[in-house]
Amino acid sequence: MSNVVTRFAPSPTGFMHIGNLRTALYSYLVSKSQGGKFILRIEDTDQVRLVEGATDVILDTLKMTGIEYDGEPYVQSERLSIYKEYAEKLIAGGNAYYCFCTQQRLDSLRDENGIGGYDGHCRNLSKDEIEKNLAEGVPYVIRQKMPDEGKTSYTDVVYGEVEIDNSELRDQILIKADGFPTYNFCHVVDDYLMGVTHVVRGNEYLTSTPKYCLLYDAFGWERPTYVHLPLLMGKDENGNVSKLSKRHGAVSFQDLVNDGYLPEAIVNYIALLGWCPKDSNQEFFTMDELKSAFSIDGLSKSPAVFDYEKLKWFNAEYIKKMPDDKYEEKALPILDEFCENYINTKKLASLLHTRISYFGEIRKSIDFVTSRLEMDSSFYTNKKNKTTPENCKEVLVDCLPILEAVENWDNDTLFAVLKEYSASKEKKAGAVMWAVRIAVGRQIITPGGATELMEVFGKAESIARIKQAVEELE
RNA sequence: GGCUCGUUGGUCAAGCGGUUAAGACACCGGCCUCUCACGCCGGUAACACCAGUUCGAUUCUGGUACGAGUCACCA
Repeated sequence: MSNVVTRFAPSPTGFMHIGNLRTALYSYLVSKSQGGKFILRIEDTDQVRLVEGATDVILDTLKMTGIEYDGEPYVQSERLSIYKEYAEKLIAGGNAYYCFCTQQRLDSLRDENGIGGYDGHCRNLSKDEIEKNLAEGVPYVIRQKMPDEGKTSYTDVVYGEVEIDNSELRDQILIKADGFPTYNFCHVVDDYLMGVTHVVRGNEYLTSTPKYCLLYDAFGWERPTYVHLPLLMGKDENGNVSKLSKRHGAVSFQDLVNDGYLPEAIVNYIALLGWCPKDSNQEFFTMDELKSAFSIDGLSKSPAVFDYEKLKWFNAEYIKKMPDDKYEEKALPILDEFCENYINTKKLASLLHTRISYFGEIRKSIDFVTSRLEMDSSFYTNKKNKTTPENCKEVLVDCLPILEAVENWDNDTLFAVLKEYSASKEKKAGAVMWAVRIAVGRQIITPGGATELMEVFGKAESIARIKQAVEELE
């Protein structure tokens, strides 16, 4: 057991963004690849944005993806007194101060772009003034006192040395007027108290990390190792990339699962967005394989665009690898919901097994089964098999009695019967199959051949469809 | 706008001074075939730009351009 401790610290927003999930995964892997500990901390200090049941979404997602946290999750709203205590220590040490500025005054400090700042107005209030305001119950926040000059730097494991001028740093708020701490403050206190050794988080914190370093310094605590992750991007229809968001499609884990993507496939794909194994081209990974293959130096610095096409490919591969019973467990309920009783859904499911990339696609590919589609006689024309509406009609008329005589209505029998017919008439088997397939399927491209389709439809419906086709060719 | 980070084919991405610059997705051909899909075989396609260091730069340094992030009583 190593002493590596990492954490995942989501705020309960009601859904798990795929970018957050990737952060959770990497944080988990940084720890577990070293045999360390991984803890979960719910950061619910924003009372305005609280969402009912949001924590369950986080818990469910972690469970489904196999990201297991150690111990019980911490909940920040239950730790308020701790933050207060540490904030007061900071004030006593001269590294933080009470600020009584009104929202109105703060707003007046913003520039034309809406970018705010703080002018340090309350930095040097006299002790009397502070006591007086406090006694009168004037609302206040607690701010961190930043150095006026100099630079603060730290070494990030993936980005290297990052240095910021202290003049860039604002006196950020540590405790809000409602008494709740800000992320900027409580995550530092918690990470220290919980023994977090590696802070793994998104790149958006890269430039604010010096502020947190200063907090560690003020408390006299050893700074953790920082592992910032490249951002996940999405691409819009114009080809512009930006932080992955809803306008790029389904971006929550739950959305993807509802569309019929498998959690293992999602995890496998996002593991590779920003990380690559050393000395190997392996791209299929189970969680256990990720744990042993992962290393921090395989992390990349540049942002990665989330590619739905590749996700689809991964998912299709995972579906193809599913054993029949597992596959049917997912596919059959969908088919049974939309198909009439006489449809052989088991057969239909097996035809679809190599043809879908996510389960939601099933619904889209069975219109020709759930109804008799509008069709055009031009469908019968096929150059390679030299078929025309005329000769197809001939074939169909010939085959009707032959098919009606078939007792064992399965693919092999049907294929043999039609093959025999084509031989007797000296026709290409392909030509016969084409005619029957179009008549039964009523669309040019079908998931499966003529005889497979007939097996799906069953004898009565197949023959009814062929009869209808013949009539339409009159 | 200030600051910070990034830049290898359309996308993911290997490479860590000398390579015909891997591999995967997508795309395009071919084979297989009862259409499609699966499978198999093959193909198109990249080091942002300019200097410098060096015998030699995709790899190191600087600048430019472009992109992204950040500058909240959100995390």
